[in-house]
Amino acid sequence: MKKVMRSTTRTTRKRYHHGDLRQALLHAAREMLEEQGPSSLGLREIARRLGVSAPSAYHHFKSLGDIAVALVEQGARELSTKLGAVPNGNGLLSRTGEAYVEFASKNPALYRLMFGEGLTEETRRNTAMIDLRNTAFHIIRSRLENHVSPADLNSGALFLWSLVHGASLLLIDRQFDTGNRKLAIRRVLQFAGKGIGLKLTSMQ
Amino acid sequence: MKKVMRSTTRTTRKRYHHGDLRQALLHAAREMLEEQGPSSLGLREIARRLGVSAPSAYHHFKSLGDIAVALVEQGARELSTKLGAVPNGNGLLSRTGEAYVEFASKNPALYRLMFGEGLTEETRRNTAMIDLRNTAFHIIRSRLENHVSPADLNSGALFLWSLVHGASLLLIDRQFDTGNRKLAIRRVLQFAGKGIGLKLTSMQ
DNA sequence: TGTACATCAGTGAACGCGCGTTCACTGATGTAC
DNA sequence: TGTACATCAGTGAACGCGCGTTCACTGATGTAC
Repeated sequence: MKKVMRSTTRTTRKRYHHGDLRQALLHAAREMLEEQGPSSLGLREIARRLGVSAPSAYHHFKSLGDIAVALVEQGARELSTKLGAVPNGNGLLSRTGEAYVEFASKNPALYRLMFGEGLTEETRRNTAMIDLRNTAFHIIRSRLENHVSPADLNSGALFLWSLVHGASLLLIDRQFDTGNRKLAIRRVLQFAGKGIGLKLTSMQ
Repeated sequence: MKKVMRSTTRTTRKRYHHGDLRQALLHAAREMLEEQGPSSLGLREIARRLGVSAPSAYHHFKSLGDIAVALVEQGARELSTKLGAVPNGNGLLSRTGEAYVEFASKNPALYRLMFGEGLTEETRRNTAMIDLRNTAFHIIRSRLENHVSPADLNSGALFLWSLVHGASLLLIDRQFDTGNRKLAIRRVLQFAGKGIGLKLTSMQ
């Protein structure tokens, strides 16, 4: 909008007003997040990265926690978009699962943050946060709608969500040591369709 | 071993030497862990809870990180024991899965700690830590051995592990709002046997 | 049984650090006239 | 086009805090003789 340069200067030099500090803060925060992990997010370092004083952030966010929440929102939006963009066709569900895991493994720290790591206990459990996380669940659920009996819909979606959530985190944590990650994930997801071929239903 | 009381006192009163401070520290740490979450574990407060000075901990642990690692070891041991104790019989795998999720939901913060939350990035990824986590994987894998073709063994175990890991964490995070948790988990696990009844295998 | 002494397991004080946040301020911007 | 002024978005200094850890110490214990 206003990229105004002071008329006396021609080179880019430090301007007193930043222009879009809010965005810049989020960007730096996200960078820091992925470099240091969710629990190391720090307001002072975020500001430092931008060459800006720490208190300046308070003109844009109420607190450090607010910045974290904004990142979570960003993540939820991106994940939804990504899942929504999976093209229709054969194996839609499976490809959706792959997209999910791919998002997590490309944004590992953000993904962990989205599920509450590094946030205080109160923030983690607040309902807005839970709703944000649920975005993914609802997409999965809606994709399952035409394929599964209504009675199975909730459990089925929860099953799939658990699966991709678990696989994402194990992947992020380098918990399995496969050469080809994509292939490994694909094989794991295939089980979601056919099961492991065992009756697990008989109880006690 | 040595519950020696100073002969001049008859009431329990503070003794200069604690007796088994190491164990006491771990116990207090675990208590604190479950109350405040993995990233709030603090050496000073652990000591405070025991009415003991903070530096005393250094006679028993190299650092705060060491305490956390000891807790993770404790958790891994308990989880293995619990999974190992599931009685043989029909639906063994399913009951193992339920036991897994039950462990996680009874020790939510410990479970999160076991998977690296609150530990520094280096600790999280160190191989000893990864091995500890793998304990569960190996039990699952061995239970699957007689039921699945060798080619499917690794993927199958990873599938199941992802599923129970994901379900555990979603449960811990209060991400689903079911009345009967046990039943919900059971229904989710049932899908592991039969799948969702969709061919997900056809790709692209 | 008594004593000297090495060793162990505590202690309080202090160090150094970096954090989130508040405060009173100032420079820059945009607008009304 | 110029000027006064309100508002906005930065600043440096400081506050208060609590943390993990180190240090030189001391009280207690157990053992050799």
